[in-house]
Amino acid sequence: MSTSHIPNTKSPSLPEHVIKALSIDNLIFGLDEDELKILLVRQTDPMHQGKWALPGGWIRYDENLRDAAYRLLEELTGIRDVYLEQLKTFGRVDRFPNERVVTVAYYALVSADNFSLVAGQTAEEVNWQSVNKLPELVYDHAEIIAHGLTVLRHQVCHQPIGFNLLPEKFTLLQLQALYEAILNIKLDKPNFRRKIMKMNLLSPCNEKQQGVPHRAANLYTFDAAAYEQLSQSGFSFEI
Amino acid sequence: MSTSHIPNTKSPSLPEHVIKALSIDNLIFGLDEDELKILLVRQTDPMHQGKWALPGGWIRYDENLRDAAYRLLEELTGIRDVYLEQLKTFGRVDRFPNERVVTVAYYALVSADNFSLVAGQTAEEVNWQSVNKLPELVYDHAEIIAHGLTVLRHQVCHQPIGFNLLPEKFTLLQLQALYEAILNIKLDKPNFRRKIMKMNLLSPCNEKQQGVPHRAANLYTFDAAAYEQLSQSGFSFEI
DNA sequence: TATCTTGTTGTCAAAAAGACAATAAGACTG
DNA sequence: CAGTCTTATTGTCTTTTTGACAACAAGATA
Repeated sequence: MSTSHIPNTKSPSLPEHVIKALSIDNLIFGLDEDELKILLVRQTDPMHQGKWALPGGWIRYDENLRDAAYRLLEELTGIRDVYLEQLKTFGRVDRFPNERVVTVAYYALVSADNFSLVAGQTAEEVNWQSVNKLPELVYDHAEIIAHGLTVLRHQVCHQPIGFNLLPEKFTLLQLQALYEAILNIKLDKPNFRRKIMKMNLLSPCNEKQQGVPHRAANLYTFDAAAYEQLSQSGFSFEI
Repeated sequence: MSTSHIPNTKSPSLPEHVIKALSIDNLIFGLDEDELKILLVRQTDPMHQGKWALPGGWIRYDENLRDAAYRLLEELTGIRDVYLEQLKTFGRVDRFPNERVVTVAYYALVSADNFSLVAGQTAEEVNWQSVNKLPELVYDHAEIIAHGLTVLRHQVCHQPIGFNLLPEKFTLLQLQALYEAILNIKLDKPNFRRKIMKMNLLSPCNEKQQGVPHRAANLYTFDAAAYEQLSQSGFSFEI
């Protein structure tokens, strides 16, 4: 939660078209030169006293949860076109001051340098901060981030979220290098290629990479539709 | 959601001490004689027109989410002492009639015959129903159950949670029947035996089952200590 | 042309998974 | 007690997957 509105019927600052007591918070993890970072905002709201927060806010009455997450993320940080997945809902009675506010957390894993940050709305500052040295955070956001990290580190092996860290079109070696970096292991190139290709999740672009001082590799895109279809018929991604 | 209260400020039937627009629903999966079932309730509320629902209801202002889930489960079904894990939050704009209601779903996997069901509060009937032939359900509860099944079936393949449903000492065929029921598939007896035994997670009791009208099978126990040790050295459970 | 780098395909043996036959141990029947 | 029924357990064979690594291809560069 990161708006300055208090979900209180006595507060005139709360727009009538949002759901009181229910908010969204986004955890955007970004890999930036081998360091895992998370996107944080600082509020104009003086009640936060300079603390940092996850980019989030209120859900509108006529808005699906994920739509609200996308809207808030773009409004506050300028980031769009990332795939947000629901993480967990946090609702400890005393997590928010004075009022009872439950928040639905969404998360994404992206390549930090692919996005230009534009602080908007109630956010006066936005930037990437290393998950290893986080600043002081509002409410229970530190707890939410800790949980998000646990889930992220587990999920990266069982779901193709690593693809989000690559450009739209990528080579098989880029994909392999990514998993080698995340999992901190060495993989066999031919065998990795075979394993990935047999999943039928990559579509060849029929293009080659440009400007490399050696034979250019074929470019592929991740076929999200194929993944949806396969995972619904029992397929499970494993690296 | 399964109470008769409509979260509408115009409705005098909504107690003031609950959070409007936010509810809990519990998915209690139970294994009953090798069949996977789910606990459903039927409401006294005539607006449901005899449809079945997940046991759930409103969250109180001064109540943590999981506490609300435990309270509602006991109030409506008499079940207590199960471990509830948060599944997901469902908030589609039109999932609930007339009003916007977001629901937080919790789930558990239990042995169905360990519990006696007592319909209470707004529930006029409670029972276990096979997940393979569900009755007509209120709101988006069919969707919630479908998601819960997906998560359950994924979890059960990657973590040895299924062992909790068996008695302390069990036969390999009991274990196999359990996985066949949850995954809704048929497994080959010799191959299943080999796969399980190679994990070194079962300790033979050097006892045989009693009172069966055929050759008695050997009994085994799940070696939790061995599992801890193996999983810390990189082993990952897979069925 | 030679050679360097990376891409891509091929090969082969070991391991695992899957299908199914065969045998074993009891209990029950006539 | 022989025969038969049911499930337990072991064995065997084939197919698939994995892992290690050789071989060749395509450009770029010297």
